[in-house]
This record gives sequence, structure tokens and C-alpha cells, in this order.
Amino acid sequence: MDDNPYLAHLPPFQRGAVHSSSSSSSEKEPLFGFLPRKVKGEQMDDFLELFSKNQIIVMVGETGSGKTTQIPQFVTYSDLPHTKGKLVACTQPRRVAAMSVAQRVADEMDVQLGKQVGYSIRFEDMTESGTTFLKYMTDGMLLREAMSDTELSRYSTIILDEAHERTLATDILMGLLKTLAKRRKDLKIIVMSATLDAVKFQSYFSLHDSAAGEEPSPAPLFKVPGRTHPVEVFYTQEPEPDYVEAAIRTVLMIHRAEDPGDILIFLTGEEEIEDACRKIKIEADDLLNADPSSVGPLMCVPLYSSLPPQQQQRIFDAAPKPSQPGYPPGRKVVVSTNIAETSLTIDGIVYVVDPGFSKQKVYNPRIRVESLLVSPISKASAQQRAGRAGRTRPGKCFRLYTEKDFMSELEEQTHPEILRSNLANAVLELAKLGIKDLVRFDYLDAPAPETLMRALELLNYLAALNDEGELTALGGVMAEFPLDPQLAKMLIVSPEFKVSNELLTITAMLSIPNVWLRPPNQRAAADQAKAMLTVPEGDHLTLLNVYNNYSQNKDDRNWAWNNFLSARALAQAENVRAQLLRTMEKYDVDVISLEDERKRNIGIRQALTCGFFMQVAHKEGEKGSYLTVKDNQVVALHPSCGLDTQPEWVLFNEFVLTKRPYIRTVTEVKPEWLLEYAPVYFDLASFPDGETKRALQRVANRRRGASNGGEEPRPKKKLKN
DNA sequence: GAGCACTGC
Repeated sequence: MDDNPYLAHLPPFQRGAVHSSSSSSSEKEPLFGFLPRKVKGEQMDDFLELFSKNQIIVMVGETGSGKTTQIPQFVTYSDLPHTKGKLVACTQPRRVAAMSVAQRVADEMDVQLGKQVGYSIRFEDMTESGTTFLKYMTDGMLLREAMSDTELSRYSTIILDEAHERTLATDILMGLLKTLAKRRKDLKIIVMSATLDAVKFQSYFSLHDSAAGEEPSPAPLFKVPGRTHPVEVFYTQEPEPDYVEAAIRTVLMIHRAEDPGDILIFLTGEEEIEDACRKIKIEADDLLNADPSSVGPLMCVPLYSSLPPQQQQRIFDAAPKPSQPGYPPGRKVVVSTNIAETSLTIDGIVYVVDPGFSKQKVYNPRIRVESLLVSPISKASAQQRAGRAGRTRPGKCFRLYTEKDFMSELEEQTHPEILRSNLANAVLELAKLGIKDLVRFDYLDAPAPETLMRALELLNYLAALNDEGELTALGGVMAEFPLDPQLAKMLIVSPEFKVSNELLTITAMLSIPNVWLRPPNQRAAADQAKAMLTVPEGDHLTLLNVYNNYSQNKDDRNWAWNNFLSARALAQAENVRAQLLRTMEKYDVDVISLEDERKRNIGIRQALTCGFFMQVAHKEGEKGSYLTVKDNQVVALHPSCGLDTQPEWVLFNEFVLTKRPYIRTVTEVKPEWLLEYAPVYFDLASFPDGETKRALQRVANRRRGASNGGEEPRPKKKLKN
């Protein structure tokens, strides 16, 4: 942080000083005797004045301004939260950021991390109650806290950092804080963002006294200059028809003609990146062989999130040495997804190649499907990418589109997540937060009404919200689980089928990334290993089987590897499972199991039905195509599906829209269960006409005929429906 | 007979 403009103005904040100014009775509460002091430096004076006079301020600071480490410290000095038994919170969209910034600030303040300065992220609370007064945390964590304390009464100041990223959690927190500020006049709020969004935040948080009929005045703005180097931007003369090919060509052009310095290229996904790396390597080797005295060696490194951490580390390796002493130095090329745009910073990048695309999540509320689409990036995103070239010295950014397209075709901002997501989870959270009218909630950007309707509808069918849209007791418990509503529901009802121990595992396995590995050169072996673990009744049972085998083979360090499974993902599942288990214990959800394997598997499939009855497909004809119930989407079983037959009725975890519409992670269900466990959703009187309805009608008639002669075990207690 | 932008609880 030596390029930090604030550092010179920092007051001494040392443990020694604290002890000398503390009385013996306050030894346990360090800094208690600490008084606010006048600190040199105009910037800090200006900030403190603004902070003391306003409840809400908006702050903009370019990258390299040090706002994330410095502003929370200024606030702490001014606010002295510990004298009021309160804390200053600073939220981050990502865990690593919360952890690493907390560490830096603890170092700067010369205190031990986890004492006066701490952090709080999922699975790890590095704070000490009564001692910590400055806490970095993920935005999701603060949102969770708000669900149990809607006043956020532990905090004297809340700083929302990186607000311009507009994560779902930050957006909900902003709405919440805007309302809370009216009730809690003692609560201070700082919204920190990149420059482009400031005006929007200022007017959202505008102060107005509606009683006095005043015109709203925008929230005050505080600006901090950045400390980055200039980046020269180049555009192409004509649009590029093939951006991957153009990117490769540009890299080689830079390699031949430009001064030493590493290159960062943005592409959209794993396959594209691996492919581009191969091609760049071949071309660069040709160049080197043809004329080793005029070009240096080139090293090409892929970067995307599903890459094992060890391989991700390679982006920090130094560029290769010259092929011979006195020859041109080598160059490192990192070919990355958007992960290098915000999450990971690579020093030494001087050239950025930006084709102008990324994969973005889009949500279609009509068919209730989230999918990934390669789309043009926004101007803000392009600017962020360019900035990656100027971190250590002046750089260059090559945009593979025309300046005209940049000006007229790109959107100013990437659409915030709240406009691109299924909001079932968010709506349940809002209900738990006590928001009565979810449609009229003061969103910074209001989601499409249809998206909200879809979420409300799902939660109502799951009995998390009643017909008036109010949170039910069941919904209240569901919100306590860090899970999608369907998963929370099935986990909570699973004791009624005596299979909650199994559902706990399945839920954990469904909450983590894909566990199956399939290296390109060992596909057959990987498929064989998978077949060994497959349970033909359904993929959910297969996931359970995988986890149980993993648990039983804990002594064998190579078990996951030998079975072509991701050890990292399995370890995550174990973590998630432990967390869910704690939540179950807290809310008295019994963890029980059935001895008999056949009964157990039936119970599991029945419990799954209680959460996923809206994600059921019915086989149509003999060609193996399925129709989703009610939505009537034609879907196929995903090729990864382990069912050995094509059952008439299946429940699926996921609808994926890739080359074709697929349903993934699929288990056979009985139509009787649909009628029994989801009678409202499967009310035949209001069911759309079609083959599915006729099939259900036949089952319903049969059930009415046969009085209580069902061969399947029934749950003892009545379901909480 | 496919895939996995990224993050968070």
C-alpha cells in the first residue's frame, strides 16, 4: 500500500499507546480511553467533516485509492464504536477480499487480526465479541445478520464497499438501510463505489423531509483520487467477425512489436480459453524458432474459477527468461475469464486484450430458467478491464471492437444481478426481514414484476408464504437455511419420512459445484469410475452414495482422485453439511435415518418430491423426450444422468439450456406422491389440459378406487402444508 | 452424448 495517498495522514494507532492511556479496569477493552484526535491532512479533515454532519454519504474512489483500508479506519476514529458497545462494519462482495483487507488493516493499526479488527465470512468468524470494533464481512453475512436483527443494532456505522458491483446482497442491503436510516437516526451509512454510479446512489439515498414538502437533495458525495497509471486505449478499424481469432492475432502482434510486459486477455469460458492457449503457444513457438534474436519466449497461462488452485497460482509465476543471454526477455500471457476483472489482480500486466464479451447469467421468468449467454460487456466493464493494464506502470488496452461500437452499442453498466436472477431466495429473505410489500419495496432497480410473481408463487406453493403473501412459520425456518427454498423445504420435512440424515447429505451435495472429473485423455476410465458409484434409481441417490463412500474412505488420501472425483468439492460438501447440521439442531429438525435400504430410498425420493414437485417432467411417447409439468417445455435427460431406464415421471434439480434443453440430476418419482404431497399444485381441476393431466387423472381415479391399499409407506405426521 | 461467467449464505 505504498502508493496509498492516505497513509501519510494516518494517526498513530498502536497497542502501546492504548495501554498507556487505558485505566486498569478497561484493560480488557483496548482503546477504550482513546479519544478522537485532530489528524493532519485535508482529505481526512474533509471526510470527517462530511461524515460527522451527514447520516448517509456516497464515496467514490478509483482503484488504488486505498478507500477500502482507510475509510473504515477514519470512521472508527471518528465514531469510536467501542465506547458505545458497537461496531463498524465494512461489507465486501467476496470472502477473500474481506479476509485480506481485514488482515492489512489489522497490520496497519498494529493489532492482532480477530481482536479489535476482524472479519466474518461463511464458515469463519474471526471476531471477538466485546473486543472487535471494526469488522470486514461479506455482504451476504450482513444480510443474514439482518434477518435475525432487523435493526442491525450492533452497528454504529455500516460501509457498503464495492456497491457498484451490484450483487444481489448489496442491492437488498441498500434497500434495507435506506428504510432503516429513518428509524435509526444514530446509524451512519457510507456507500462506496466506482465513479460512474455515484449519481445514481446519491439520488437513491437523497435526503428529503417529505413532511416539509422539500425537494429531495442528493446524498453528499466524497471523492478520492485514484493512484493508477495511464492506459492508452486502441480500437479496431472494423468490427472483428471472430473475436477469439482476433485476440490471438493481437497477442502475437504485441509479442512481436511491443516493449516487454505481460499480457492479459479476456475470453468467456474454459473451452475457449484452453483452445486459445494451445493456439497461442504453437504460434509463439514458431516465432521464436524462426527468429530467436528478435522475439522472446512466451508462456501462456489459463485462468478460470474451476481450475484447481495450484494451477491458478501459475498466473503469479514470473515471465520466462530470454532464450539466450542478451536476447529479448520472455513474456507471460494470461488468458482469463471475468475472474481477472474483479476477483483476482495480477501485477505486472501492461497489455490488456479485450474482445468485449463475457458470459452473463440471464433469467427467463416465463420458463423459470437461468442460463448463461455470451453477451457484449458494458462500458463500465470495459473500463475496468482496461484498468488492469495500469496497475504497475503505464499500459495499453487493445479493444477488439470499433470506437463507434463502444460509444453507441455498449450499455453504460452491466445489468445488476437482481435483474438477471431467479429471486425465490431473495424474496424469502425479504419476507424474513419483515418487508410486507415485496413488489413495492424501494429497490435501487426494481426487478421485473413477472420475476417477483414467479418467486412469490413458488414460495406460496412451498407453503413458505401464505395466500396473503405473509411469511409462515415454515417459511421462517426455511429462511434460516443458507439454501434455495426447494432444498430448505425438503430438508425440513425430511424427518417425517425418517430420512433427514440422508437428505442432509444430498442437500449439501446439491449445494456444491460438480464433483465429477472427466480429464479429456481419461474419459473412459472416468466414466467407468462413475458407473461404479451410480445408483440406478436416481442421481440424488448417487450423490448420497458418493458422499458416503467418501466418508468411509477418509483414511485413503487418494480415494477421490482414484475415483475421478473432485476432492475440493467433496471437502466443501463436508463443510456445508456441518453448517446445515448446526442449523437443523438449532431449529429442532431431527436428524434420523431408516435401517431398511428399500424403505429408505423410497423415503428419500418422497422427501425430494416435497421440495421439488414443481420440477417434474413426464415422458411423452417412446422417443425419450420429456415435457416439464405445467410449463410444457420439451426437455431431454442430460447425458450425465445415471438412470438405467426412462421412467414415466422424473423430478429434476436443474433445467439447463445449453445446446439443447436438458434436465440434470434426475430421480424417478411416483405420480401418487405428487398428488399426495403437493395437492395444491397438482389440483387437477385447475391443471392445464394435455397428456400429463390425463396421466395424473388416471392415477387419481385409481387412488380413489383402491381404499388405503397403497404399497408405499406413508409419513406418520401430517405435512406442514 | 455434454460442460463450467462469477460470487454469496
